[in-house]
Amino acid sequence: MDFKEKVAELFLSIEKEMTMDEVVQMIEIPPNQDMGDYAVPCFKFAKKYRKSPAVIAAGIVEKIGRHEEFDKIESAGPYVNFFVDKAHFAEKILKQAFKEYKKYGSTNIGEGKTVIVEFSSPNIAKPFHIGHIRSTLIGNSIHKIYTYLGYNTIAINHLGDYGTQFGMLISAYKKWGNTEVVEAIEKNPIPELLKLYVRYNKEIETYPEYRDEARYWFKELENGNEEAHKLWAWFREVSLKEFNRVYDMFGIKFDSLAGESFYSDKMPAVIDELEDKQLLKDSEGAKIVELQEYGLTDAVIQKSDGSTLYVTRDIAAAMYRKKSYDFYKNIYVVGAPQKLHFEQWRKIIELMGYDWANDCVHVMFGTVSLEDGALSTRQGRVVFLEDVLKKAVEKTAEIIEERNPNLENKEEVAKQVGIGAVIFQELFNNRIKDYMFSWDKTLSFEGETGPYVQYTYARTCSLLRKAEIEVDDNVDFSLLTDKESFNVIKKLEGFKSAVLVAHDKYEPFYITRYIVGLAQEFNRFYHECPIVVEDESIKKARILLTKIVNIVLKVGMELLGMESPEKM
RNA sequence: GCACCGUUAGCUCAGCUGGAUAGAGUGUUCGGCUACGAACCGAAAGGCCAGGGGUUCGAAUCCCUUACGGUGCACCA
Repeated sequence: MDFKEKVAELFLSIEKEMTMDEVVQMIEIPPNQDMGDYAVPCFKFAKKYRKSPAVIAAGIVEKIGRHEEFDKIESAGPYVNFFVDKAHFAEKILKQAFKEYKKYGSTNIGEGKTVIVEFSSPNIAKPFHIGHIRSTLIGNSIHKIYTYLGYNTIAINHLGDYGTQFGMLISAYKKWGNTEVVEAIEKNPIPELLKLYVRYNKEIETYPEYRDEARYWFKELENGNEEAHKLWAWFREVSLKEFNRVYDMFGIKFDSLAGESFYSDKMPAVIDELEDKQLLKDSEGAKIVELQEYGLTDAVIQKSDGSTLYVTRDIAAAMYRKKSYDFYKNIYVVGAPQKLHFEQWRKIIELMGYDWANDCVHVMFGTVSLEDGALSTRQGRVVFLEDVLKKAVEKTAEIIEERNPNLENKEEVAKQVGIGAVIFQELFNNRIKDYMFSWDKTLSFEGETGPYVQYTYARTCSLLRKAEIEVDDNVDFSLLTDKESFNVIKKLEGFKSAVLVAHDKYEPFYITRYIVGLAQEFNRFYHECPIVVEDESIKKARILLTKIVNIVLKVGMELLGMESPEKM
């Protein structure tokens, strides 16, 4: 039983009419250390007893009496404050953590459930830029969090590898694709393909018929024209090669690359089903589903030329996934601008009679902009993700050269730290907020940053090396009752709930905030309390604490997708 | 026009389903390495929680409203 439950139990023995849940709900953490560790406010009882909350609180304290788990229980105005017995507390938390080790933050809530996380999803033949960092890293972390909690997870990269833009690319290539262009594309795929795309778009202004040619070629692609398909496959392959460089740097792996093209042959069935269920209406030659009565705008399912759209594909994809994976949750890590689109197709699935529509979750996030305005591929306002990572690694390498020139495998560590800084930074705030990309911020490594946490981790590693003892949990816990040790232990207690909240809300930043907080508490402890000391029992106790912090920091960083070098 | 999201310290942001004096980091000023790693730690200064109503014993938090900023509104994805 944990201490919070004990508080609830004691309270329950006085207030017998309440349920355990109700009491647990009421328990708070006081804003200040010297107000205790847990508190129950008594305002709510004022009406019932027709006494002031302060009087009630005092009465409750008297009735509860003394218990070994708590140093003292006292009233402070309308609050009943519980002060845990620090040695008991330390023993309870550290023994549990030592026993559970890397599983300390986990539970088994995911057992037997399959969860799909769709994330990253860049467009083929377009730059992989700073705008893609969000879906990529948030999704990766959510995937890891769910895996940690025992879910069977499937990471899907829903590549943007289909659509009219490919008609344009094929058409452009057929017009201007000499050997020189082929070589350029092989060497430098994305920028060269992008050049073709931009040029084509520009020439459409002068030659409007190019638009039709693009449509024609996309239609040919859909119809299985061999030449079109070959070109498409080539564009896709060379683009993926570039994307994979970035995924490798981040250490991200996908279970499936089934993107838009994968579902191209699964659309007619969707249309048929919608037709059967009488959900389709004709409108100006297109087929739509009317959604206005649900507070949404109508959704076009099929264009007047017979080709399909984004919504149609996402419906097909969701149905396919339900059939193939029988998911418990189907999570889409996609930007907030697509909220309406997501609501539309989810509503359509619901109208089709599938109650699992509610298991599809849109995990949205705010937009990234640049200092000189919105991101714009066409206007050249792009920051490539790869460049961001490279610069972060370079900067780290410089710092290492300056502070720790004798470090072994410097390049490896520079990568881990530089990229870790980028990941940490991205996952530090609430997803929904928009932000402006800034080099200064990305390349700052002091304070609440990835390197700070990694540094603290490296520090724990160093201590564990220097201590030269076997760590075990057979220590004198009364030696860990000073303020700094206790604060670290209290922080450690919160790991599991940090992971759970991150899980419930699809918000990795709860973990980011948690580990930076733990690092802060540990650093305070470190500065106040010498760890590797003569006195064996003190050393053993403090080393145990250090070891648990070491484990939790490492697991925390793993959940964010960061690496944790032992020296830096 | 309609809808959704945001607004908290100079800057970047936390603040859980309402609860005790609104917190970090950064920047500024000051202090700490012959120490277990200074990518660290400590101290000071800095706030009408965008404005206005309401609900409540109690509101940064819930509701309404205004302002400002962002996003989306059928044949792009």
